[in-house]
Amino acid sequence: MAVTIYDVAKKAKVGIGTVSRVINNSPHISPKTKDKVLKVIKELKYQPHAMAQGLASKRSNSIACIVPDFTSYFFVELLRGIQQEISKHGYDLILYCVDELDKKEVFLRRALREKKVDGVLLLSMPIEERDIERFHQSRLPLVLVDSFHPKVDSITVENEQGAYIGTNHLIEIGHEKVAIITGEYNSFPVKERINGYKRALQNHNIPFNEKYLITADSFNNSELLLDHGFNKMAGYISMQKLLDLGNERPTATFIASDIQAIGALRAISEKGLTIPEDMAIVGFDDIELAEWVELTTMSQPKSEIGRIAVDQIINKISGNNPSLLHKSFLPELIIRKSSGTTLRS
Amino acid sequence: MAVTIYDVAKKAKVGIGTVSRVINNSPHISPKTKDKVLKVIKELKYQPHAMAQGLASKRSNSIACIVPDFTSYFFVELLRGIQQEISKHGYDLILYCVDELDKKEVFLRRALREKKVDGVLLLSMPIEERDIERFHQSRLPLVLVDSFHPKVDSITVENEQGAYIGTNHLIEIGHEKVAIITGEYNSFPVKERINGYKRALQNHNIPFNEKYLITADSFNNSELLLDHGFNKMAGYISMQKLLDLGNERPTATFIASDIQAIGALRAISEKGLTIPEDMAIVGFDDIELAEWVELTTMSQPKSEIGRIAVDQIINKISGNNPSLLHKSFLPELIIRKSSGTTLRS
DNA sequence: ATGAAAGCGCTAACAA
DNA sequence: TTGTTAGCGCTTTCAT
Repeated sequence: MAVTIYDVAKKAKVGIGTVSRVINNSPHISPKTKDKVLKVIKELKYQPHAMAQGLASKRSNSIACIVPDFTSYFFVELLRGIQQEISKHGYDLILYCVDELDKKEVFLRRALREKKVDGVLLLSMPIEERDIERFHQSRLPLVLVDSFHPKVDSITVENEQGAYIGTNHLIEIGHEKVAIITGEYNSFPVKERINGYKRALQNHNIPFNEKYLITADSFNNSELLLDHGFNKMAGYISMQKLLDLGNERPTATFIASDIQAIGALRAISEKGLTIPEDMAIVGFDDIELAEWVELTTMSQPKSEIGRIAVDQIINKISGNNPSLLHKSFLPELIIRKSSGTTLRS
Repeated sequence: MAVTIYDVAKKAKVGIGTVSRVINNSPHISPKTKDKVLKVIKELKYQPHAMAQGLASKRSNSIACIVPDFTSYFFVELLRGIQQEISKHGYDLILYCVDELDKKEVFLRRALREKKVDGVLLLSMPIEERDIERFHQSRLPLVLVDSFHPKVDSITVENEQGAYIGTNHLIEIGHEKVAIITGEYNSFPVKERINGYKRALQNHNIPFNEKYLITADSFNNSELLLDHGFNKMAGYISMQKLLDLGNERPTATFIASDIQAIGALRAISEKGLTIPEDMAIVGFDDIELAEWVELTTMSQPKSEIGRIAVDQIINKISGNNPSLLHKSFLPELIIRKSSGTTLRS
C-alpha cells in the first residue's frame, strides 16, 4: 500500500493534522516539529494523494485549456507559453481539443460540475451567454484568450487595428488594388480584421471591392473549415481565386493568418509570379515559420498573451478578486521581403 | 451547493449505491430503476465529482504525457494524435513539458505517488533503470514513445534502418561524399541514425569521414541544445560547417530531422548554392512543413504511433495484461525535390 | 436487484 | 502549537 499521511504521522509521532499543516506550509507550526515531519516525509518518500487532497480541499491544482483542434502553429506557440506559465505556478495543464465548436459546450459543462480543474482557459473560441452565466454562478474562473466577451476576462490582440496597420502598409507602399484573405466569416477575429481592412481602404479613399474579399466560406469544402479556414490549403485556394481575376487582379493581399499566407505564397509562385513584385503580402500572427519564408506580418506577442492569461486565472483561483481584465495587445508590423517596397512596373 | 449523489438518490427514491451503479453502468440493475435514476440525473444535471470518484475508485481517467519541451513540430504532430486518441477513449490528457532531462524524474516520481494519472506516456526520452523499477512496483502503466528500453512497452520507428534507407538513397543517386547532420549524441535516436548512416556507407564501400559527421554537440551553444539540437538553427550552423569544408565539401547530406534540414536549406541558399544540384538533402520525420519546402525525407507515421501508444496504455490501465509491446515502424522514404536525381556535373 | 455502511486519504474546524 | 474529529462525494463490499 502507498504511504499515507497516517504513516507519516505515526512515524513522526505527531497527529495527522500536523503533517497536513507541514504539507500545506501552514504558518502556525514550530520549526522543530516541522523539521521532524519533513524528515519523515523524505524518509518515507511520502507524497500527498492528489485526489484526496482535491476532495477535501476542493482544489485540483489543474487548469483546463480548451483549444480548437491544434492544427495551427499559432495555437501551438500560444499553448507553449501557457503550459510553461501554468507549470511555473505549480499547476497542471489538462488539454482538451474540440474539433467542432458545439463540442466545446460539453467540455465547459463537464469542467463546471466535475470539479476536475480549478479554472478554464478558452482559446480562440466564442462563448455563449448561458455558459457565462453558468461559470459565474459556480464561480469557476474562466479566461478567454484570443476571443472576447464584455463580461469575461479576456486577453486578445487588436484585430481591427492590426488589420488596419497591415493593409495600410500595403497601401502606403503604393498598392491600390489590395485584397484580403481570411478565415470563416463567423470566426471571432475574422470580422474585426475585415473591418480593419475596410477602414484602411476608406482612409485612402479606395472603394471596397467585393471580389477582393475572400473568406474561407467561399469554397464548399468542409475539410478546409476544420480550423475555420486558417490553414495552408485555404490560403492556397483563396489566392488562386484572386489570381484568376485577370486584369482586375490585386497587386497586394492582406492575409489574416500566416499559415494561409504560406499557402498563398505557393499559389503565387506556381503561377510563375513573384513576390513582392507581382503580389505583395502581409500576414498575421508571426508564427515561427513567417521569418523563414520572409513574410511581412502582424506579430502577436504570443508568450506574453499566454503569460498574462495564466496569471489572471491563477489570480482568480487564488481568490484575490481581480477586476475584470480586458487586456488587448497591439500587433506589431514586422516588415520582411513579402511586402517589399517596389511595385511592379 | 453542487448536486451530489445523495440528491439524486433522494429524488429518485433509491439508495446512493444504486445511483452509483447507474453511473458506472453496472450490469446488475433493473432497466426500470436505471431509467428512473437516469431521468433524475438529467433533471438535476448531476455530474459525478471527479475527485471523489477518483479517491474511491482509485482511477483518475487521466493520462500524463511528458514531452521534452515541445518546440519541435514533430512532437506537436505526435501529440495531436495522442490527444485525439486519449479523448476518444474518454480520458483526459495532462501535459507536462520538461526543458531539462533531469526534471523528467520529478514528474515521473510525482506521477507515481500522487495518483493523479492512470498512466504515463513518455515521449522521446530515455528512462533510468530505477524509474522502471518504481513503475513496475507501483504497477502504474508506462509506455515509451519514440524511445526504447527492453523492459518497457515502446512504440518507435526504426531509426537505424530509416537512416540507412535515407543515406542509401543519396548514394544510389550518385553521391559519394555524403555527410550526416544530427542532434546531440546522447539523444536516443541519434546514435541509431548515425549507425544506419554508417552502414549505408559501408555497404557501398565508402569510408567514413569524421568531418562529415556533425552532431549538435559540436557547437558550444546551450541555446541550441534545448531540444537536443533538433532545431532550425542547429541545422543551419551544422550545414555551414559542412559548406566551409572547401573542396572536401560533401555533395549530399542526410539530416536526422526535418526541422534541422530546414535550417540547412537556408544555409545552402545563403551561400548561393542550389538544392539539389550543389547539395542534395534527405531529412527525417516528414513534418507538415517538409512537403512545403519539397524536402525528401523519411516519413514517420505519427498519428499511427500515437494511436498505438494510447491503445496500449489504455489496455494496461484496463487491466488486460497485454504482453510487453515493442512496436517499431519502418519509416518510409518520401522523395521530393531536395534529393533530386541530378548530380552537379 | 437494491440499501446500508465502511472506507478512500486528505483538509479544516474545533478543542485543548 | 498541536491532536482529534467530522466531513469531502464517491465506490464497493456485505447483507438483504
